[in-house]
Amino acid sequence: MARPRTFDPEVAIEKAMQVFWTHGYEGASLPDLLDGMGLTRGSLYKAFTDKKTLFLKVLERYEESAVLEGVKMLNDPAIPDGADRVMAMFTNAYQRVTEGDQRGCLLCSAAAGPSNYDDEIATVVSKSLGTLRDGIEDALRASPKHAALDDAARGELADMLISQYVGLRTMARARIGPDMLRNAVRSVGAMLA
Amino acid sequence: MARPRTFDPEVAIEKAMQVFWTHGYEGASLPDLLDGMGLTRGSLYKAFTDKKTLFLKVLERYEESAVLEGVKMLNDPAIPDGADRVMAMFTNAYQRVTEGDQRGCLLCSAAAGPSNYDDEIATVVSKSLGTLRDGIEDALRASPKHAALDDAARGELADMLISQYVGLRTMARARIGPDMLRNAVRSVGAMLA
DNA sequence: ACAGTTAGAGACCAAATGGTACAATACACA
DNA sequence: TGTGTATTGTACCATTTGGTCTCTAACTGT
Repeated sequence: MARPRTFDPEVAIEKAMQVFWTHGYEGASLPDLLDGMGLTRGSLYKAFTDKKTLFLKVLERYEESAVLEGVKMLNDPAIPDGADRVMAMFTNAYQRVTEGDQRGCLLCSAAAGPSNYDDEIATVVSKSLGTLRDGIEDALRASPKHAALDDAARGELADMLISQYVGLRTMARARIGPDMLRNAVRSVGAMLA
Repeated sequence: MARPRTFDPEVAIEKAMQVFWTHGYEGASLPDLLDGMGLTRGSLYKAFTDKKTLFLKVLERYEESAVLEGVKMLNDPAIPDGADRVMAMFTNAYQRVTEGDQRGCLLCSAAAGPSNYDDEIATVVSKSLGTLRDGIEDALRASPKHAALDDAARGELADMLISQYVGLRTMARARIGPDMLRNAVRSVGAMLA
């Protein structure tokens, strides 16, 4: 009935995610996005309304990919002890840095940035972090040591761990020496063991 | 021998710190700064060279005020147990939120933002966070329970705690529900007790 | 083949960005 | 009281920002 799109919106969002991930929300300029997504202004605005709407879509995608992957790791039945799964998540975060990825976590950067003044972004960020937190809580339930805790204490521990995670990835983005990150992760391990 | 300044540079930096603290480095525009500092473009550039130099000065001041205050808290002889001092720092961070301060920590926002692409800023941020970390380590040494740890383990714990702190304040800036922050702090308390 | 409809490319826009130039001003010292 | 000097205020600047508009191209259903 009309001219069809020459790009896949899903692919475009994926590419936009990479751009926002490296530059941050405010740091990513329209030309940056256009470049990274490989489309022109007209197409971007026709398909995604504006920068912020695109970012919200990207955050959704981030939840569906990165966050979901984390939750999957936290539910991994191949690792019987839930506490080990939590550790896998932290170790993974550290490994990314050693592999040269210093972008940190898109969610965490958004938390430190636009979440402060934009309610919609804050809501989505809050929700995604909540998803991860709940994954941690579930994993703790699957840990002999932490299954013994009462619900309140276990919930509080989950809150602490998600905050720890945000801190770790924020420091990774700040290019803090990797030793500090490794030590922090080790210490989380010691605490959970 | 010539026309004297009509403003106190120290006061101006203090005001600039407030502006950067609320808006972040990139989010603070020149008009924002001019407004907040109460001076004109000419004066600002003559006295502080440019935005980034001003920000570096502000970071120094932040270290001398906020960070130093934190370290002082961590050395407070009025609290005999060092672990309690660490907790005082965390409790204080939470309290700020309940009192309506949702700006988080200037250092942590800088960590998530410009530290990623600016080496000079990254260096200063890293150094200031290191100062705080060392304060935590010293406090732990003054805790009966943690004095017993070997140096490596205590150091790792300090690394974990500074990262926890960054996470907490980042989430505060993101306006995450205060309950989560309170719980995280509680859990840190449980861990240290 | 055609009409209808939408995508694409990019010229264009106003506003805001960080930064500079320079004239007017106000002070300290002689 | 004047003269030199540094500050101050502001007009100005190029560039970049996010966003719009319009004209053309391309595809679909008839």
